[in-house]
Amino acid sequence: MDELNVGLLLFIPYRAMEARVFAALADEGFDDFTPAQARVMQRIGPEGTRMTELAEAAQVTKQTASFLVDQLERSGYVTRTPDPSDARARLVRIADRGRAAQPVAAAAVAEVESEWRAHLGVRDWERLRGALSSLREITDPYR
Amino acid sequence: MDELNVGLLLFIPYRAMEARVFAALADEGFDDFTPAQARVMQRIGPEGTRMTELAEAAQVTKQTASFLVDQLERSGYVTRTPDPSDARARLVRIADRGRAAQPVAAAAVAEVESEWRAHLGVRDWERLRGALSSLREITDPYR
DNA sequence: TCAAGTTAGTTCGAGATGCTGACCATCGTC
DNA sequence: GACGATGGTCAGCATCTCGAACTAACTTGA
Repeated sequence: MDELNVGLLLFIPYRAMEARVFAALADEGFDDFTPAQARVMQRIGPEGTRMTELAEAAQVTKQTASFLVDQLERSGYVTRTPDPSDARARLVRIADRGRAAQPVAAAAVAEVESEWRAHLGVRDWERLRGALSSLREITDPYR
Repeated sequence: MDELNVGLLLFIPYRAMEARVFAALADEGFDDFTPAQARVMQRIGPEGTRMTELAEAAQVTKQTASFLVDQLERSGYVTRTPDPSDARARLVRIADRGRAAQPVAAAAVAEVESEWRAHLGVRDWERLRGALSSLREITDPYR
């Protein structure tokens, strides 16, 4: 059955990647860390990012983003700091534990990517990355 | 920022596809239908599929699959019939309402795919499909 | 300059999702 | 026919997500 729709074809490897990365994180002691939290955390910029921006980027409501950031903050992955330019807003920043988790996650991603690259061949792998990046232009509402 | 990891690059268009398809279904009156249900329902074969197989294919526990099939059955999308070859097992089959929903979903998928094809160009689009199908060989635990 | 509308973020309550554990019925095997 | 394996369900709990309603701070216009 190769007539699976592209939605499912995208979802299957996504799911596989997620499982591998979270297994690796759990192995290294980052066992209190969920996919939902990761989807928000991945969108935090180096200078910190506002709740509202985070919510838009992750495509969840402000409430959900707030809830997930609560958890991330309690676990020490991020901190909330006041935004100097707007007293209503707060900048979410990566905290020490978050910075410690990043290389673990990055290593797991790199491992999976290299397996995929080996399976597809370098040329097709680069094309896949290129096509997905291009698709992002019309499917990522955030940018 | 094009250094997004491939997991996120897969997830973003997946999410976009999902949103479009569910909006189309809701427009046509299939408003009681959730992504989780769809992930199970997509794996039902033409001759019906067992709960256990469904659970494996959708990568959820038997319990979760059972729960989702309950809902699908209550909404009239599927039926459970006895498996003639094993009295313990039950075959989940697409029911009338499920069959009615399929063309609506298929049309929405086709529309999104044609937009993506137009954005990428036919050649790259076919390569993307091919790469994703190939990736499925090593990332779909079911098959 | 200050009232009115907008924007950033939170709290609350509820439904959806998905897990583990415990269980029953049936199958296959020895 | 007894016993372990398999197909499936029920119960209980944690997580994810949303809509509604709210507070505080910003912006705009007369």
